Amino acid sequence: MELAADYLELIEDLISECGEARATDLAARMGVSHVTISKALQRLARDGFVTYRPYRSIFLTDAGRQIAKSAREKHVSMLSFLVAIGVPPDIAEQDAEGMEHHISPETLHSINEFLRGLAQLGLRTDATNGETLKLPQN
Amino acid sequence: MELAADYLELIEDLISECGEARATDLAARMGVSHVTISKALQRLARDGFVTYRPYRSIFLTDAGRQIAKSAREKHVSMLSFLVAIGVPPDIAEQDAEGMEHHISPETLHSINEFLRGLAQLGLRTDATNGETLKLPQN
DNA sequence: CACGGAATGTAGCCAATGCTACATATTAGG
DNA sequence: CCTAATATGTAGCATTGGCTACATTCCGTG
Repeated sequence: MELAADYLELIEDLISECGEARATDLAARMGVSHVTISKALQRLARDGFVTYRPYRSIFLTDAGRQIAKSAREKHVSMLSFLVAIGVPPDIAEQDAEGMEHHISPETLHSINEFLRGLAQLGLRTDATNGETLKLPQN
Repeated sequence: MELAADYLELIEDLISECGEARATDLAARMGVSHVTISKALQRLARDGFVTYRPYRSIFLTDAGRQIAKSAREKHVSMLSFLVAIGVPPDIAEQDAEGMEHHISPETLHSINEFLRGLAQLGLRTDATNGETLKLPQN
């Protein structure tokens, strides 16, 4: 069921980007067939994470938004960390995607503390430039 | 199929610890029924990662050992990293278990470089004591 | 308005990973 | 040596997450 979080995250993305989320867009972004999306949406609706009507837009419930938010936080932190230690951004993106589902609150906290520490040292912790962590070599 | 790596790792562990790996031990360690193990072993044998005969020990093939080794490397690095940034060891263990399957070679390399950097600063990077990463606060 | 293409839905198939229930093989003890 | 406990095996079921093929609905354009 960890894919659920990915779907919810993507639905939220599509809503901000396009104003609405449609099954076809989900299928295209996830690289799966529309049938896979259809069944996933049935499960998400059954579990109370989305509401939708056939041939209409998909909406997140409060529960769905919460899951999406939590997933995104983990995703962003993991991605920032990987980039900070020198993983190429495109690879960091792929790895973070897989790893985010296994991050406990404690680990999330520690990663964020780590990133905060780097920020205080004046290092960039996002993917917007090429600067990466260089530990002081004594 | 990412569970395959976990099974192979565990089989290797059992062989070093107990001299042999039996299905029952696998089931107990993984916390699943012996049926699940039986079917997993069938898949692993089909894919050329283990050899076994009914009611006998389980052996890794060269391919199986290679997968196990790679998984263990990622596991150890991820665990060391999590502990280094201050995640409690038991939680780090759980999270590393899930994350190790999503670590690309590039990310593994970067994590190891990061750990090497810490070691040069004289910080412990394993779980044998409580010392954790403290970034210099300027 | 009617029709065609795009969007969505359903049916039915497959593999992986889990389970319970039941059958069989092995091994250890009396 | 025989029996009981232990270890494995098989049958059959459920869920997730894929797919193709085919059916239906919606919408824009002529």
